[in-house]
Amino acid sequence: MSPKKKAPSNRRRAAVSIREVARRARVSIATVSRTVNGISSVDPDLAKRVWKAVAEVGYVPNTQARALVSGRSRILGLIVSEITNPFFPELVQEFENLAVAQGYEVMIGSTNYDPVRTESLIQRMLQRSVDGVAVMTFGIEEEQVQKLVEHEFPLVFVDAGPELPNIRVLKVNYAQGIREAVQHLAALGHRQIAFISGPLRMRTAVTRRDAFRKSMAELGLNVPDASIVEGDHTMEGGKAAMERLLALAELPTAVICSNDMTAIGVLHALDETTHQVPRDISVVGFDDIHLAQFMLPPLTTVQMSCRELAAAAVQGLRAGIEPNHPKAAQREWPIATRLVVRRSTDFPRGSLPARRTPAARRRNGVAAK
Amino acid sequence: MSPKKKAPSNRRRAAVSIREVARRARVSIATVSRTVNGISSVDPDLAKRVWKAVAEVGYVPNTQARALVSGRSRILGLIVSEITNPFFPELVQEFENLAVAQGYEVMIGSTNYDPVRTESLIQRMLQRSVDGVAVMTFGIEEEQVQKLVEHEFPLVFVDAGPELPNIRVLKVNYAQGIREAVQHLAALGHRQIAFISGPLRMRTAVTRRDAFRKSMAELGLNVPDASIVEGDHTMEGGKAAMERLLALAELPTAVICSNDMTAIGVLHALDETTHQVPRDISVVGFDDIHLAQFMLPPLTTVQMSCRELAAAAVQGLRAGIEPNHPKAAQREWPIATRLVVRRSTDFPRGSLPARRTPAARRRNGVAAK
DNA sequence: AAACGCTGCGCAAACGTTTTCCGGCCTTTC
DNA sequence: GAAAGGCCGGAAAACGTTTGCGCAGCGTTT
Repeated sequence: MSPKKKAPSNRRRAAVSIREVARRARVSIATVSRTVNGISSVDPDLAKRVWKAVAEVGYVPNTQARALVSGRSRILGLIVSEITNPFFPELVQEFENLAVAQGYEVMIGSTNYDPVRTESLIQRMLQRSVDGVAVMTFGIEEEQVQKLVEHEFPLVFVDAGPELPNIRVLKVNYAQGIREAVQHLAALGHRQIAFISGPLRMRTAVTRRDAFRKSMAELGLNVPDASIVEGDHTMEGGKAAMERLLALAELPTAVICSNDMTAIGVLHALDETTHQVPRDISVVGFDDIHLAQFMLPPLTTVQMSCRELAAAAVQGLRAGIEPNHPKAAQREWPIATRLVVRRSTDFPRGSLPARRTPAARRRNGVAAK
Repeated sequence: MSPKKKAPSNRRRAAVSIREVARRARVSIATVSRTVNGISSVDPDLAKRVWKAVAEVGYVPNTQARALVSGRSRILGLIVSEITNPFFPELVQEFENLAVAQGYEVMIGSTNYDPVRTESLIQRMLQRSVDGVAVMTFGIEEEQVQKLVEHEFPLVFVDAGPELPNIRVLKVNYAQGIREAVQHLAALGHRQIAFISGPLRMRTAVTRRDAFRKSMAELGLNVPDASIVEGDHTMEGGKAAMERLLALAELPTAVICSNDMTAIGVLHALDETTHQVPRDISVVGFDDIHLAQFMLPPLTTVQMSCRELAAAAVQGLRAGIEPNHPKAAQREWPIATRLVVRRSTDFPRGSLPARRTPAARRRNGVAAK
């Protein structure tokens, strides 16, 4: 209509720019930039004028331009294995909350254990020039790591990672929680305790399994090879693994699983038999996902706190990104694990026949209370 | 060390730029840009030179610069209610796969039903200048919508949304699947069917409940007010709602839930009583999350396909973003729902006493087979 | 043979910031 | 009272792209 302005062009929308604010506050764009970025050298009166103008015109700094010139995107990459595994959304949630609270955006990607997909994911993160990446996959192909490492931006790994200056590692203390689990079962009277591991190509799966072996050995309990079977950290895998255990000549009285999804699969497998949990077989999970307490019966499990993990990851990344961060030199960040006892564990069947636990009573259809 | 170049500066890393490629291919940067963006007017020979140079120096276009000048970030916003509700990761996964395959990145955010959080989320999306936003929360505060709408970029809503040119709506056919569920139960002999809704401030919860009422009315089945209770789409809510139903004078023989998480809560509540599923009470969920088939017993549920939803959302957004997209004019995108029968539904207890279903037998500790 | 149109490449102007450098003013000190 | 120094704000140069515009070269038409 009115020809006074330049043609509106076909661009998206004339977002209000720093210039508009500067004009309105009668200062230079440099001053606006400084004010908005909280640089203290700007005069309070001017700052007030600037903020007023900002509010009036509804100015929002253009992130792209900002990133372009400063070289920092204020985006953190977060790589997980499988977003559909309930453990990870919980982690993502915590990570995102913390990152956003600290002024960062999050770019999420799940590898689905697929190297090609991972490759593309890393590529995309590079392309968006994230400021750092947290690789929370609990094991990633050596080759992929290399790719990330050579671009030398801040990285956080879980369990293990290359010994390089801007790489930080979240050291999960698996031994602690798993020992508690084994001792809990042993205290209840279990002697034949089986273990369903994660996929053994994953470093973390091996670590967890070894922690189990060690804890058993500490108590002088024997672990026949047959009672350690490999799962894949999915419900399907847990179900299949349990079916293999059920085929054994001598059944275990308790099963510890490398994660909660596996444990859910185990419950499912047992539901298709006459064995009841925990009456005939006790089951222990790992992770303590929210769902664990809603299983039937609620799952005894080793808790690995998402919040702790996420907090350490975000802090670790910031330590690498921001110059003179207080914990810049800290390479290893410890993460604790602890047992949470619920109703999927109980005395082994034969041990105390006279005593019936509440959980067992319920399962047999006798009204509780 | 060597003073020939300018100081390396404290910037992140000297990413190889389009200029380097241009020099190497002995063309202008404009030609490189055109080649990389697949603009056909460039001579095949030159293009080959350019691609060679790109490969040699490992050129990756700088997304920020690209977005800055073109005004398009190639990022799609995806707003969900709760990333920790298993339905959403599945949706996110599908959405992301499709978006990435079509050259877009995804920025995810969950509202957690918190207006403040939602506000900030929208703000952040604006700031990152996403090309469009899919609001897959199944109900969002009117006020928030307004905020999004006024910035007039392409939007996709579920169920309902303002009648505006670049807004598209995914019309989920709740009636279809819920009718199938009601008819399935009725066919088994159920007459007292209860319904646990979502939080009624959510439009979608009301819609689903009304679909239930309508389907019941079609069959001439009575629905007393007391047998429709409000849940909140969480396990906790489902459990609490079922406990309210259990306090009723006349117990329903079947319960349909507004989503699967609610149904899981229901199973949990029933597990704490003497009622068994499906022997005493049949349970139907909604969504068909992956977990549904791993419940004990596996959940009969109404499937709403994540893939379908995600595909429609991505297409809908692209239709709004890209000029002359084939389906640019299509405002409503239909989404089907269908019943998936598993083992949480069966004949009502009294109806055929002689007949015991496999599921019931298992539950009573009699070996199947 | 000349003129016209078309194709395809290069030049250079944006895009909206951050950040360096420089100059001016005010304060302080001798 | 003058010089020196410090502080604060503005001008302008990047950052790495996309894209409008003009121009050269070539083929076709009159």
